[in-house]
Amino acid sequence: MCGRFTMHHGPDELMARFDIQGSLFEPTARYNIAPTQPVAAVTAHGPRAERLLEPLHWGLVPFWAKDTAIASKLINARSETVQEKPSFKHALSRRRCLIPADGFYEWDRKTKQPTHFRVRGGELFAFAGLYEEWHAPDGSPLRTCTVLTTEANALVAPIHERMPVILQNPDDEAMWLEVGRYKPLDLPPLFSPFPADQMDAIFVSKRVGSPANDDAELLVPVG
DNA sequence: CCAGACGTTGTT
DNA sequence: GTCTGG
DNA sequence: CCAGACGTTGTT
DNA sequence: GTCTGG
Repeated sequence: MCGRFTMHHGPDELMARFDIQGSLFEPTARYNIAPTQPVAAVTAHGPRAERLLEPLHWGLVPFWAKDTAIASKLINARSETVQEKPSFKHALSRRRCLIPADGFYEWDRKTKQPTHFRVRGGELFAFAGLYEEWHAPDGSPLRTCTVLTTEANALVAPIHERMPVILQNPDDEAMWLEVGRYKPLDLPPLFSPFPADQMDAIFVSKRVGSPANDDAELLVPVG
């Protein structure tokens, strides 16, 4: 699955890599992004699908939810079943987003040893994400998101059975964002696990366990 | 019809 | 053990 | 995902 | 809002 990730590339690289036209905030380098925190997300708007960088809180709150308690349970959506789940159905057809990242963490369930996985070369990539806008009783809006998951590839599998859906190239990213053109039934081809032979893995410090730790030292290899 | 859930992961 | 918060 | 809390009443 | 279970 995906319950923690990194995004330390700068705003300029981010804007260029994903062809983003506008921004609602300046993301800072992050080495330990945890559920409930704001993440940098790319959403598309209008007939020309103009791309906007905006902060979304990680943990989906469907628009019909009574309160936000459901958020921490909806940090991931299984790509195999996302189309049939009431919590995700609406967002899958209308509100898809890219969640830029440069790595993600998985924990060995027996030893608790955390591993950082990244695309070889440290490149930026995007998770397939969904988002929603929820309104509090007083009318104030809350924009939230979730990360799709798929089966683990051969690199991740020894650590964990699941991994995030990583879109494999800019064409796939465009397809994911074009909600008007591509419907839920067109999307499963995008859900294949990212190729293991294009990724690297390193063991990292158990300090990553606490979301309060968020510094570049977390990416220094250990063991 | 209404009431109640709506999720994933991992562990047993 | 289970839930909440980050 | 992990870390950390896990409760009520009444009083300040 | 929408689906499932009773």
